[in-house]
Amino acid sequence: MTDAAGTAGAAGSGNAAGSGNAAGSGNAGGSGNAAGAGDRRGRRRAETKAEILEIALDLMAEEGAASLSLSAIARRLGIQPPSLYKYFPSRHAVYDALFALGQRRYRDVIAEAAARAEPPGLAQVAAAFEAGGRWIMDNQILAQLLFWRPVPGFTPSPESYGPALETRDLYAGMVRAAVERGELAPAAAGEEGLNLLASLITGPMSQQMANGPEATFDTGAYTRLLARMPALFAAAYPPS
Amino acid sequence: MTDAAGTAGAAGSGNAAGSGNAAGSGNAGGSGNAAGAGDRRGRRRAETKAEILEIALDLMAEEGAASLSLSAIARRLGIQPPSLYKYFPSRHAVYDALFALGQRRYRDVIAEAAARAEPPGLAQVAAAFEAGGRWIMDNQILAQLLFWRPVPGFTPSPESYGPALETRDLYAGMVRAAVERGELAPAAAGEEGLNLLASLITGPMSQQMANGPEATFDTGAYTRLLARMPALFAAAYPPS
DNA sequence: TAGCTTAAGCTATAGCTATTAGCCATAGCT
DNA sequence: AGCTATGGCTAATAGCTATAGCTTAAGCTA
Repeated sequence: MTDAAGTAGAAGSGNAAGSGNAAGSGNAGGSGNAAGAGDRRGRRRAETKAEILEIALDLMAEEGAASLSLSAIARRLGIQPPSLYKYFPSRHAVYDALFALGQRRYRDVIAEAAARAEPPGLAQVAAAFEAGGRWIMDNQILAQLLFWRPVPGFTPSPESYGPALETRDLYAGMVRAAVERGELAPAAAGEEGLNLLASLITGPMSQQMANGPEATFDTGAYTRLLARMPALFAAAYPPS
Repeated sequence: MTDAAGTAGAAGSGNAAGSGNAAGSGNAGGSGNAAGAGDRRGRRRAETKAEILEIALDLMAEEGAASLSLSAIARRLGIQPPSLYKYFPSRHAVYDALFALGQRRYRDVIAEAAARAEPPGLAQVAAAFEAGGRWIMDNQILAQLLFWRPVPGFTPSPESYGPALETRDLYAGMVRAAVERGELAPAAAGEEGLNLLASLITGPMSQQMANGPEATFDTGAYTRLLARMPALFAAAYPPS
């Protein structure tokens, strides 16, 4: 609970505005003051929403990603189940908010790793792969939601999917830099090249999560393979 | 029903004995005649079990892998839900039987492709990749169950997992042949090499199923990448 | 500061689900 | 021919999502 505050803090700060916009379809018909001066109500509402998502993450960690129950959330929050519908119109809406939250965090992790890495190009890709892999192993429940689609009828809304496209753009930028540095052939930055790059992360991470989810990034037999993937990608698109 | 006989036929013939052994834990305390002469009862029981699995597959195809409901199976079978428990002790047991069935079919597809391919070695790997990829796209629901673990509390029993190990052995044999032919370095046949090989299939297939499940093997942007994977694997383990 | 709006809780209810308990007929083994 | 146990049933429990409608009080607005 208390240590979940770390997670919650990140969720709250990084999410307060974003979640309000993304999931706040209920505001559409309001009296017009979406973000007026005295938005005390709006603030409390956003806080409660963040709290719900935080509890949802805890529960998913305990019970599995797909077996999230609104009743359990309500129980832990200390309200009756129907009251949750004042914040999210359905169970899928909760998943959608979690999906958006996860995509944003993942994008940020990739962006930060790429920004830190020197020089631009393949070294950035390697850094982003490692950072992404570590994040996935540390946030497996969220990662399942992002990359597996484990929840029966759930497909993310276009808004929630947005950050995923930005992540792809980030990788596209790194690959273009690698091409300019002569580390890769120009085709690497094309559609097919980026698809291949995505597959090279997804492969080991899928295997690791399906066959050894209790491992850490450093001990996993499959996560270990991630370090070799940039070289493999270069082998697929060798500079002329 | 009638056209499902194709599926059922395969399930029934390939499965009659296997399913009886795998899921037939109820026989353990019997009077001793497990497969005696007049096993009319046993036959009908196995038939009904196969029919249940066939209906389950249909329903999963319609509603999604994880949202399989015993009530729906019962409804379609024309019996009351509790009666299903005479055949499977729980919902998870149905999943386990489906998992075993899927693993056997996948193994058979890989084995057949490898057997057909000439010469032994990397050409077999390429053939197995393509055959496996096609099977996965044609049996996405089953594939999700095998490679994604989309069902909350479900983990396959060791018996059901057996064929997966045999599939890995099949690939190990192909890689050893490739090493002997001088197509790959010896390390390719080691633990790490086989893990990498598995990741190279899983990557594109995961991406395809998550981002473009309605594509076919031939039209999918990610399935297309499978053809390049044997060459990538060879790049990772070039012969000295 | 007074009043009104509306957000956010509640209970009750409907319609699902898996699973257990216990009853009974009859198919089919001996 | 007789017995057994298989395979069906109904009834009941506990849990789930979601909807409808009521009520209180928080907090915006004039």
